[in-house]
Order: sequence, then structure tokens, then C-alpha cells
Amino acid sequence: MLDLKFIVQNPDAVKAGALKKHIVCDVDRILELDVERRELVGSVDAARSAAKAAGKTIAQAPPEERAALAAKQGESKAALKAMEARQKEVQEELDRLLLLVPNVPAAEVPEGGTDEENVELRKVGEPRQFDFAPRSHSELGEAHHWIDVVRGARLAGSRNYVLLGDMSLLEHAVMRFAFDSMVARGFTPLSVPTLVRSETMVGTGYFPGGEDQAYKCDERDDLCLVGTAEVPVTALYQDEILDGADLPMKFVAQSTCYRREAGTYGKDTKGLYRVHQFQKVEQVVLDVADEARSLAHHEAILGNSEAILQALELPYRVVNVCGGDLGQPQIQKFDIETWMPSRDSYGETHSASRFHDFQARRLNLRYRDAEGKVRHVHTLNNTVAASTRMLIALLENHQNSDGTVAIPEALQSYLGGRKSIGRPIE
RNA sequence: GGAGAGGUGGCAGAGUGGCCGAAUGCGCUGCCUUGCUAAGGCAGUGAGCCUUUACGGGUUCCGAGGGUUCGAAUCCCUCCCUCUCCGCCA
Repeated sequence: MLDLKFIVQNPDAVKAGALKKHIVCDVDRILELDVERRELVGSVDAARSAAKAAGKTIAQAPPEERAALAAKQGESKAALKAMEARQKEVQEELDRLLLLVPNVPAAEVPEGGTDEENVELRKVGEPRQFDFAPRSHSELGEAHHWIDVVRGARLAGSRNYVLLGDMSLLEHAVMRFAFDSMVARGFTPLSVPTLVRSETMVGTGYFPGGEDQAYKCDERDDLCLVGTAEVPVTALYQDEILDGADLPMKFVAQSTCYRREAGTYGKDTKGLYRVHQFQKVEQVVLDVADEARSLAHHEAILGNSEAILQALELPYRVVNVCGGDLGQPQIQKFDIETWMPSRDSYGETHSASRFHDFQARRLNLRYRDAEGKVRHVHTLNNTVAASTRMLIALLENHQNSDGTVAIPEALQSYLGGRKSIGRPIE
């Protein structure tokens, strides 16, 4: 969330930001509530101060005078209670509204309402020209008995799948390659819970608003399945004050990711593109509150993922995500879209986000700088590799005319040195 | 799941109704002293909010939320979490 002081001092910038993101929030009501809140804090504090002083007088008064003094004290207490009740109401409404105010997007974020208005920054690699009719990953998966969506659905409903044989091995190979690459770049490997408290979902900015997209345990447990390791990793130090000397912290974690995909019926129904569960390696950076350093990290984590795609010999493009396609918490986001022949287009595979202190404020995640001042950290994250979408790209881009699939050199050592998988299809 | 214990400042750990935002120790910071691979002395050392040009002042926070009381870290209720033993189990 944004700093209340910032909102009060820059209401127009906040409103303009929300407009650019096509998000509705009531900034004026917040300003109103803040005025009332301050008045109440002033009078409540003064009343409490008086009550405290009176209490001390009573303690020191001779026993025979105490009853009278205490009775008098009881009267002013009723007024204090009323003020406190109102203060609580105001604070609660304010807190609720503050959670809905979006982060202000950077000036470099393009105007636009949907992903169609994202701006392409660069293309890397050429989409392959096939001299045969290429198969979709679904066709390849079925022909080789690598992907079983029928039994996946029987086990767990639609948008579920089973990977078999070499496809399961390939999934592990990609994940491990991605993970190892990040460790080699100095990221600290982490294994984290994928079932977290709602509070953690709020802290990272997924709630309120994203409840429909998350699987939630029943009322016995206040826990949700995460849609990404970003959640537990970013929240790792929530409610703590870190030593600024320990920053930046860079983490890489693999996790299973769960997504309800509510409201996407009929969309991307074939194959592995939109599924309820997949594996993902994610990178997260925590650093001091410094714009320049945040920007540098943003470039770096984008570059880390591009290096993975280049090693996997996959064509991709980078887009600057427009305001309307930006989430509530981001300052700016770059998506990487990888070429997918069956879609005859680039499909989103990575999302590199910069948040400034938006998540850190919600998470109460702070650090002490060199001067001893306590500040909120800046957070960033990016996909390193998401299993299913990487499998789509690998199968479809590296397929041969006989239906076998070439394995990029970077992955061969993870597959026992094999250069291809699959037998020729009849 | 059963039985028990407990949640206090960076850590350890006192504190069972007013003198407690909280002893003491450790850690950390600064100054001083001695001079030899270290020790000693003194001082300081939580966060939030309101207010103030500033110095400062006020207030809240002792797991969370309610309650009793003129007054609560201390008493009562609810919840959360941790630990120990037993049971079950990957």
C-alpha cells in the first residue's frame, strides 16, 4: 500500500495513477477520513493524558478521598470511550480503503487498457520457419504419450494434466536448469511453504481482490495455496527490521503454483497453456529504498530470465506492460513472451515486476539504514521458468518433422546427455 | 488427536494491580582509560501515531482481540502461535 502521508500530500498523482491503471479507488474519502482521524487522535490523546494524571492523583490521595475522585473519573471516561469508538471506526474504514489504493505507475508505463496495448521493447531470436506442418504440444504430447489431460481431468477436474515419461523428466530438467542458473548468479536457494496465511496474501498484494484466483482451505485453517513462490519468499521477513548491511537479498525458489483460473472458461482450453497447477522457479530481490537500485535490479532480473530463454534457444519478445494490464501493486512490469508456434504468436511466460515499498508496507518489512533510520525495503520479482509454458515452447519450437524433439544443449546434461526425445511418429 | 508448559525490547531473562516502556545480563554505538593480540570505566541504545521550524511534548504497543478497574505486562474471556511428553504418520 501507499504511505498515507504520500496520498495526503499527492492526491492528484495518486488519482492519476489509479486512472492510468483503470482501477477505481476513493482517494477523496481517504483524505476526509484522515482529517477526522487526526482530530480524533489529538483529542483522544489529550483525554487519555488527563485520565492518566487523574489516576496518579487517586493513587496518592488519602483513602477517604479516593471514592469521590474515582467517581468523578468515571464520568470523563465515558466521553473518552465514545471518542475511542469513533476513532476505531475511522481507522478501520481508512485501513480498508488504503488496501485498495493502487501503486502509482512509473511515467514509462504506457497508456492502455488491456494486454493488447502493451508496448514491445525488443524481439530476440527469429520464430522458426518450418518446412513441414508443425504439431502443437498437445498433438506431440498425445502421440508420444507424454501428456494425459483426460486422466488429469479424471483425477482433479479440467485444466489438470499428467506428465509421463520423458515429459516428466524434461519438466524436472528445465526446473533444475533454471534453478541452478540462478544459484550460479548468486541467488540464495530457498524451499518455502506453498500454503500460507491470508495475511501473507494481503501483504504481497494478492488480497483483497484476488480471492477468486486462489484456492483457500476451509474455515478450519486460515490458509491459501499460493499462485507463486513470490508470496512466501517476499514475505519471508515480514514484520522484521533487517540490517541494511545485509541488503540486497536475492532469492530463488521453486514451488508448485496453484491457480483457480476463475472466469477463464472457454479460454485456452487446449493443452498446458492455462492450467490449475504447475511448477515455477521464481526470483525475488529485496533491497534498500533507492529508486536507482530498484531500476537496476529490474533490468537485472529481466536479463536473468532472458538468459534462460536464450540458453534454451527460444525466440521471445519483451513488452512494457501498459497501465490497464498492470496489477494493483506494481510500479512497472515487463513481460517476456515466448514464441509458441501452435498459437502462431508469443505467449506470456515471464513477468518481471517492480514494487518499490508497496509490498513492504503491507508486510511491515523494514530495514535500518546506515544512519539508523528505519525504512521499508523495495521488492522485485520475476519468473525464471514456469514449467508448463516452457514445455509448450520447448516442444513446439524444437520439434523435428518426424515428431521427435531436439533438446537444447543447455538441458542435455540434465537428461543424461540425450540430444532428443521421442521416437519418430508413424 | 490427548496431557502439560509458555508467549515481555536485537537476544537471554525479571516483573502477579499504580513508583513499568518495563530490572538485570549479553549484544550494539559513542567517549575515556590502560597499551599489547584483550580488558576496564562512563554514557547511549525499540517501533507506530499526533504535535513541533527545531529542541521537545503527548499517546499507543509486554502474541492478537475483547472485558473488569479511577488505574492492567500483571486479573477475567476468546483466539493465534511455540515448546515438551504421549498417540498417529510421510
